[in-house]
Amino acid sequence: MSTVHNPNAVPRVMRDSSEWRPTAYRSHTIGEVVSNGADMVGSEVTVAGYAETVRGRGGVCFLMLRDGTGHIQAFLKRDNMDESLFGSIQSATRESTIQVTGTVAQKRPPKVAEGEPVPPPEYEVNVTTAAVLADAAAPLPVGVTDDVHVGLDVRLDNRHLDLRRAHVNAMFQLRSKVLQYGRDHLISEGFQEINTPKIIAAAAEGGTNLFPMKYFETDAYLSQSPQLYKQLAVLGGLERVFEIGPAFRAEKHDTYRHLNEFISFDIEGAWMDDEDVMGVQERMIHHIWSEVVANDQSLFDIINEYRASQGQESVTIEVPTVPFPRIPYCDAINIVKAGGGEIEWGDDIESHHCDIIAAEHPGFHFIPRWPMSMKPFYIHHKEGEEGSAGGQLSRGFDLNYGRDEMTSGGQREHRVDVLEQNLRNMGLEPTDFTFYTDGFRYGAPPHAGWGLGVARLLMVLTGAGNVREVVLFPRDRSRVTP
RNA sequence: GCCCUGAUGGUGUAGUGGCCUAUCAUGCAGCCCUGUCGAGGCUGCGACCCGGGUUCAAAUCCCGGUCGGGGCGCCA
Repeated sequence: MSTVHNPNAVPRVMRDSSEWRPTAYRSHTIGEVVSNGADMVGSEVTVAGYAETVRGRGGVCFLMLRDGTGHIQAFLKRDNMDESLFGSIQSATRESTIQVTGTVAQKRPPKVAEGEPVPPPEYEVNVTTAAVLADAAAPLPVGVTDDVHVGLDVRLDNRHLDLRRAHVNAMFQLRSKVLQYGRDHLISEGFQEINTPKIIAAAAEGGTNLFPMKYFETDAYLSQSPQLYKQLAVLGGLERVFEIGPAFRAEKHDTYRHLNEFISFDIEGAWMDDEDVMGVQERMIHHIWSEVVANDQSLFDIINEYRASQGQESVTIEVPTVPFPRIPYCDAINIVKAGGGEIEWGDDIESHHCDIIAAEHPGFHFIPRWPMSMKPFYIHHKEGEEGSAGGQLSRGFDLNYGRDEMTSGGQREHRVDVLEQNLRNMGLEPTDFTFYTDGFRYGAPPHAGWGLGVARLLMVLTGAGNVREVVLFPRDRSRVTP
């Protein structure tokens, strides 16, 4: 039933490289030769890549070469080239880097069983000269083309090899695309990209633990959120800003969705409330999904081919409908209660509660209007907006996908006297926050924003079961290398 | 931090006190064949996490250590 190893199903082009210039080591990318083979027959090319397989121990040798754009067969004949050179290629180990020069030719078609369709023509390079650029040690700690399952820990220890695997490469291409489409969308809505400091003197939010560091002679910390700085940028009149940058949290969590260093996709906009920025968010996600569907299906084909080899279901991308459902906190509590969960108004909605909600709302959904007592001091509230049990509601919201929280956001408190009262209500001393509250003393626009976990979004999109899969070199409780 | 669980060749696995000089796949090495193409055929190589204990006998049971995995909490 599996077509995993049907060579006709193997995508030969991994990304578009039609605009790439020649480099010192190649005249063409492999992807270009694969795509334009018919027009290139007879022309001389130099390509370079990793040796995926080296077949043939006699007078001919088949070298499957892969670069970042695709793979192609190089055909070597002992009679056609320097004999010792031929020998060095023929005995090369898998994943060695090899450069070949030769002419493009149509491949002889493979033998197919009676009645089987003849595959479309493919092209190869008939090699006249070649060079091993760097030998790969054998055996490989992680097989690049093997179907054997490899544990995540081993993969991350050998990420440089793991990344050579087609589906892993595809995931990181998708990651880049998602950020690109997200940026494009925000820019189209008038947001501008900023960068805020990651070395800070004090906590931007209470609750989370900071990594301490020495800043020359002074105690400092790694930033756990751009929150306060992006607000200051908006107060300063930048109006609509976004940042894609690292955040650091010294929390000893150990789950599939937490890292101690993660990339946060943050926006903040002036003259906006929580509903306004929820709109920005759902439009952005809708745009990302739409663009991915329109442009990047081939990356999913690669991922799904691998998933099939592992007995996993295919991932499919469905563009979510806008607007996303809104399930206000009070309603969410009722859903959990009705579903048999033990929860009271004022309790946090925990993962097992989210499972109950996700049963009704499996996709993206906002949970707005959390109790003010559960939100940080900078979250805005409207006097008189009270929950079903009478407590003050806030204009803070979460975005979940199924059981997983993607985003936390809200309208911010722009009234400095309320801000200071919020601090006191939470047992904090306003004078410790003057670096922040001073920004509000000279006229502050009402504003709102959110922070989105990029890896969590990618996890949803790619079907990865762990954020570590979509983070190049993840930093978790026990991993700081490589 | 809490609960549960695991560690067997390079990788992934089988194994439940003696059938284990340990299974299978992949890999690696060599040979044969070959314009191959998931190449194929043959031969070989390579492992029970560390330390202690129980037992006639330990990959298997117990204790400690180390390192993983799952869940929870917290969060994005």
